[in-house]
Amino acid sequence: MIRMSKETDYAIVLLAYFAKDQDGLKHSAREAAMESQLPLPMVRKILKVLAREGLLVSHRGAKGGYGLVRRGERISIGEIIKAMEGPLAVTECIEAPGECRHEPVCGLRTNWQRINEIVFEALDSMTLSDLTGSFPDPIASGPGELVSLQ
Amino acid sequence: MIRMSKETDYAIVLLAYFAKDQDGLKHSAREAAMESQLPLPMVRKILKVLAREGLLVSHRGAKGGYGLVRRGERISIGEIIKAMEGPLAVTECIEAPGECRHEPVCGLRTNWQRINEIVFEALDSMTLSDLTGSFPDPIASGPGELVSLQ
DNA sequence: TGTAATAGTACCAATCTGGTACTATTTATC
DNA sequence: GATAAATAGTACCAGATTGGTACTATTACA
Repeated sequence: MIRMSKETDYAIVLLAYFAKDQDGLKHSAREAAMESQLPLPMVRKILKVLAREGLLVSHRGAKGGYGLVRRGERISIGEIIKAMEGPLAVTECIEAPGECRHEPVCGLRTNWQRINEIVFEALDSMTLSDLTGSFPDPIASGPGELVSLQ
Repeated sequence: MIRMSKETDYAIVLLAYFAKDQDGLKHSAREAAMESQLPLPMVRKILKVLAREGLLVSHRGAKGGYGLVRRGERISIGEIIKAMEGPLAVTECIEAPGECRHEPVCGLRTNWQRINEIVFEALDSMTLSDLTGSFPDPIASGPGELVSLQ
């Protein structure tokens, strides 16, 4: 379905939760799980990844927890997906050029690359804050702007 | 990975093959499989789906085969993905509103919907012919045009 | 009537995914 | 220090999905 994995989906929900309070306080995995109503072990797993990938800062020990590394409006959805799922690629030939045995015959690769770029430019143009607030209507603001935003 | 399934990937490769000859001749599954170097049973399976979904016309019996239902520049990549994978939805709440048990707490749904639209508007703006030829550079032609194309 | 094609299912093995469990390490607090 | 509360790092498992095959039925040309 060209579907994100649930893990990534949850990651975005969790980060949106972190972004909601502007003061960037730390929250423990337990707290985040309760607030977002997601299973705690899953939340732990995801927050670990997000910390490793540098989207969250972590603090170990008692009274430890996680906090956003920067404000929500400076974290893009594309960035989060990248953190959870590795390099963004809609087809194998984008992720690992030369490894697809059809590549010599196929001839679509460079154009796939463009499609890939367009899709992920769209995802990079959305920020966490866009998700939590109501962000500008794409019709009203014009599609060009949304895609060209960085 | 926000990755298309191989089936969809193959479907696009196959349709691109059909689009290459402008006169819209019919080709059998066997022929398409040989030309595109994809496994025949897989090709058969995919062509059946594409015919059922109305992107190919089929002709049974000896000398039968498949042909594009309309010219390549009028078939969008989004349409193909839809045909192969059903309604396009990056998250569960887009595909089946109300069924996700987190929906009441989550509050991201309407914004996911926007993201979904943006991604698939991008996919709808690409046509089969864009894939086979070299299509206009998105920078040069301006992103707005690509996204607003239908 | 024979042959070459699509239509429709049903099936299977292998991989991926969602989710859990366990141990090690770190750190605030008493 | 001892303790408790937190993250870090793995390893694991069952079920769903995916890539791929096989088989039978139907259609239509020659």
